[in-house]
Amino acid sequence: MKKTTKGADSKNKILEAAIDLFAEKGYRGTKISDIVKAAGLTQAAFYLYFSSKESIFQEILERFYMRLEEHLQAAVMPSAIEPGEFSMRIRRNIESILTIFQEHPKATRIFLTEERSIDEVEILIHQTIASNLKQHQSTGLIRNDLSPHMMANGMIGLFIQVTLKELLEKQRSPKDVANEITEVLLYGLAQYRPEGTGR
Amino acid sequence: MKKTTKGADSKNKILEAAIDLFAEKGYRGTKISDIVKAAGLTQAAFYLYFSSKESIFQEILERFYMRLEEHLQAAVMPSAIEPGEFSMRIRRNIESILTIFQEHPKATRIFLTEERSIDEVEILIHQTIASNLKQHQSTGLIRNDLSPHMMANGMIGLFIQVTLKELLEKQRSPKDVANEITEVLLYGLAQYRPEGTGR
Amino acid sequence: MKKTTKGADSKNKILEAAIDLFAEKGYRGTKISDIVKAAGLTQAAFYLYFSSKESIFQEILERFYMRLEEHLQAAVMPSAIEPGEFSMRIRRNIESILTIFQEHPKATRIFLTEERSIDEVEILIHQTIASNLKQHQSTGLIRNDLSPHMMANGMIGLFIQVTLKELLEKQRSPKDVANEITEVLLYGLAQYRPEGTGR
Amino acid sequence: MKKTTKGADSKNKILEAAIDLFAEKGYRGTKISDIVKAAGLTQAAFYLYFSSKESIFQEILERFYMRLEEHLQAAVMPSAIEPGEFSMRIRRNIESILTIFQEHPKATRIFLTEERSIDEVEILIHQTIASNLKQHQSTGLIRNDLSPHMMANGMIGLFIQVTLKELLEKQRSPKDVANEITEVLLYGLAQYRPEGTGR
DNA sequence: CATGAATGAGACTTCATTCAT
DNA sequence: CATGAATGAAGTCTCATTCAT
Repeated sequence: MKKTTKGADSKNKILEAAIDLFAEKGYRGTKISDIVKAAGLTQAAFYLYFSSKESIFQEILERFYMRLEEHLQAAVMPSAIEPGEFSMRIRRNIESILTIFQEHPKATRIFLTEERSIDEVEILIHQTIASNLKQHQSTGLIRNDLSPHMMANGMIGLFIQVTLKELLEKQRSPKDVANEITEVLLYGLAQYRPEGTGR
Repeated sequence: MKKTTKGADSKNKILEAAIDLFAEKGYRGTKISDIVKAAGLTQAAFYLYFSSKESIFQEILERFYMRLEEHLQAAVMPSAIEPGEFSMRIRRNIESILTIFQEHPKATRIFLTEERSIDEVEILIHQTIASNLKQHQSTGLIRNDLSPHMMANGMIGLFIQVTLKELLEKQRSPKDVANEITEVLLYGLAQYRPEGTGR
Repeated sequence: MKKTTKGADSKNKILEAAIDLFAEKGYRGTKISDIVKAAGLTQAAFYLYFSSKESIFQEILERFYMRLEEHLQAAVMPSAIEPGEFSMRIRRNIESILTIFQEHPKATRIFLTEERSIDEVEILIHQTIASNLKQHQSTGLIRNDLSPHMMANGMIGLFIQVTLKELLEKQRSPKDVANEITEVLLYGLAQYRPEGTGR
Repeated sequence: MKKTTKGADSKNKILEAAIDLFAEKGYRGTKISDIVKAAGLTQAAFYLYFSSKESIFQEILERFYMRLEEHLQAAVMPSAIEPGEFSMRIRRNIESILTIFQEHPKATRIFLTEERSIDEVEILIHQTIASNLKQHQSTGLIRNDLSPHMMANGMIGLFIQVTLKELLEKQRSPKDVANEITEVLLYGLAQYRPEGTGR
């Protein structure tokens, strides 16, 4: 074992234990004593690597965001896009995100579940989605009889729930889940669409 | 004023204070001392009416469920239903639920937000919705290329998020919100539906 | 025992225990657990009456300052004063302060010893003394070949030390100590004064 | 550079850092981790040179005492002394001590401020001064209507305070400060001395 | 019916000190 | 000679809960 490895090892052990516990019991339900116990260390060791309970929580989220952002670059939707490609791109973007989620299921659960985390980022995500929808309302790909904000909220809610239940709990493949999410989001549950009215 | 009024009054004061605080700060973030302070009583009084913090929380939820159930009787969807009526019935059912939610915004927030609460009931709701969907897959009203469970989860997530943001936060009318939810759920976000494939 | 007495009793017990311990071991050397042990209570009880360790410390000092101020009204020295009366007034003022000190020996020790306490007040006292001296330099009662600030500092230091050692430790009477302090302060240690030079 | 230089260097760095910090924040307010950080070393290195926090503190004081003692040899007052010379000798002795203090302001502050330090030595100093005063009460140079112990305490207090404020804080010259201390100590604050009584 | 007073158990955090390398 | 890593013991503060009145 290299010299420089040991400290980082311990820090990682603590981080992983913390991720597990935050995911399972939430921030408040998780005690530092539990974390270090799971990591095989003492309480004092915790403060060698993190300045507080809050700070390890933030570090976990930041690491998660970083990974997320890397993959989110690809998710940018060009403004000029053909109808035929549209659904495919969405499908791919969703799949790409779900793949990261699947690789970090615990962190994902924290991210999607813990109020302390989402609130800040959620607004950003919401705005991004809403303006995207608004744009494609003008390109004619998205129906324009509904409010973009409401649609964005609907998307987010649907996406969160399906991620938690289908991807993380049932452990279905990102591809499958992405397909179904895309289908439902774009075309809804109904077999047939009423003609004419309102679109 | 009846003899028994005073005690019931105090109990109600405590209950209402607790609903406010649980909604605002969550279960763990709410202290008994905060509740009784808001209710104008002492901590000891709390234990005259409730055996523990957990028990008042459950009582709040149960009261909420009761009100919910009364209105949910109407929401049962008959198995034979005409396509034209289908969307309207859903719309009405959703509106009826949102109306109760709107009348009890704090309790609704607790119910939809607090993990401790949903988990038990969520399964029940999920099953109800899923079997409903499954049934209408066979009547041909619901598309059958998607898993009922997944659709149910999507519905629930979308519904929760839109309720929280549009109904409770933006205070939009149950009718409007119900309309939009129904539209999105049934027909999706896309302006046009691809022909043929898979449905 | 009256109903309203018990709480105040406990608070006082804690206060007195704290005064004893702060005087003996200093602020940092005193643990809350020691204080409540001495008061016959548990740690949690401490926080019924004080919001923190720092706050009980401040409360002790404030109570002490209040008593001090009451008696310090009398200590104001009129500007026009006869030489014969001068030393007597100083003597009386010092005696009056020493009497309060004697009545609250523990609090006095905290006040005079603990850095956290004096620093704020010391500046005020210093200014008061210095301007008093300056004034009497012009009335001719105080020698004017020395800096008022330096004399003020000397007075304060002498006063503190003699209070601690002679009044509090040796338990000499305020009257005796006041006499000696006044004598030394005004006329110094030397038997004879050199004629002429420098005054 | 000698072989033994490196270790001694580190030890000195630690010592100096410790002196700075003890002077600034006091014994209890200073952490080993602060000391070694300021010295550019690790905590473990501290224990190569000192067995405990207490021990470095004592070592600092002892070094200070040693320097003090060297210069204090000169301060011994011969028993037979002429009145004219008396004040000058005191002046010189005080100046000589203040000069050492000025050369080691941090250590001086620790010595004069920290309770843990003074108590042991103070008694010695007190005794020396008191017996000196007693002696000169019999030679007639010191007034004999006051207790030598009380006078000694007064001297010490005055001396400490003036050293801290005038010498160390205002950075006045040892000579000036020594002059003023001597003047005040010997002849007091009053412009005129009352005739006759008691001396 | 209600309160004032108190507590047990535990949470987070700090710091001097040690040990293998 | 020096370090990185770890720890034991303690300290401050919080909170749900109890009990005598």
